[in-house]
Amino acid sequence: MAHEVEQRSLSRYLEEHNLKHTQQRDAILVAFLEATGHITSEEIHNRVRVSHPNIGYTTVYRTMKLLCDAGLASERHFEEGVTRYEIEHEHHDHLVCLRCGKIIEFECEMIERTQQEIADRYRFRILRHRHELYGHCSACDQGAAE
Amino acid sequence: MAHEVEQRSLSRYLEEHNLKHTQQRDAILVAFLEATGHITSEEIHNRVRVSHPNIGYTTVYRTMKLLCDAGLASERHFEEGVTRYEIEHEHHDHLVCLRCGKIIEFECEMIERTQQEIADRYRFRILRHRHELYGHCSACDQGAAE
DNA sequence: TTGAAATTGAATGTTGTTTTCAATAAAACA
DNA sequence: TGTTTTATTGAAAACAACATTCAATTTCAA
Repeated sequence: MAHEVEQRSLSRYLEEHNLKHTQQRDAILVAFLEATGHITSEEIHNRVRVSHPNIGYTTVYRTMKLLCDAGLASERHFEEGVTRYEIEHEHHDHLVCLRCGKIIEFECEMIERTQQEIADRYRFRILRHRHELYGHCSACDQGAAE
Repeated sequence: MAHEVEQRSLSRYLEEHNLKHTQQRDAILVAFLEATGHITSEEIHNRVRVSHPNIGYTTVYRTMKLLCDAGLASERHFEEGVTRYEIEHEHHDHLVCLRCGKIIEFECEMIERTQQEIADRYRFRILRHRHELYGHCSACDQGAAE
């Protein structure tokens, strides 16, 4: 498999925290990594079931939390009321298509600097932020006017 | 009372849509307007109950939706999993204190322009956006280190 | 005033997520 | 290698926020 780095990283986290290395955890990690993009627990559950038919919903939820704690995944909440997970990598923000659900990542030094200036003005210490642009991607914008 | 403008605005909306002008709707509107800031349905319910003890939860939920449709309120979702309502006014974004819950509004032409440029680059049409900075306000930042 | 149509509120349903708990699996021990 | 300790699993139940149902009640146009 092509995920040795992440699997080792999970193993190390588990050892350091006196947690156990189980088949389920490994299978869920692999299913998550193989699905590119921003995926829900339900989607991961469906994928992992193919190879491991009796992994429960609950275990997926719990494991995704674990992967977040281990620094391998991170949670995102867009405007649908479901939690999505993405592979943890350096900070970025999102364009979200309201028609097809496509999610594009972007980053902008300029905006980051400007928002820091705004926070300074209020003596506010930024710990994290979210910046999401909702609309229609180019493909969907062609299609319909409605 | 000091809310004639909004009350008239609601009345007009109700008439135009063949909806009925009820005591409950008016009371909820007033309770909402009197609470400055970003308030939840539950908080509005508590407030409106003082003067109208038997207005139900459900009616508050439904009425807040109505006020949004009527352009008097708008929904906001910060990171707690509850819907908050603010008085509808021109576009702005938020600083949210994670300790005391204080919410500061800001707006920044520069950021708006920059994010439009980013969208253009992807041929993405922005319909709306959210930009929230989470951290500690000046008061809370003094207090503790933890 | 009347009566059709909208509204109310209590109760129930839904959705996404979390917790509980007995059974099971994994690592530590002997 | 067998045994024990301890974490993990998964089904079911609990939970929280919100939405819907429906019979009783209001509103308002005629």
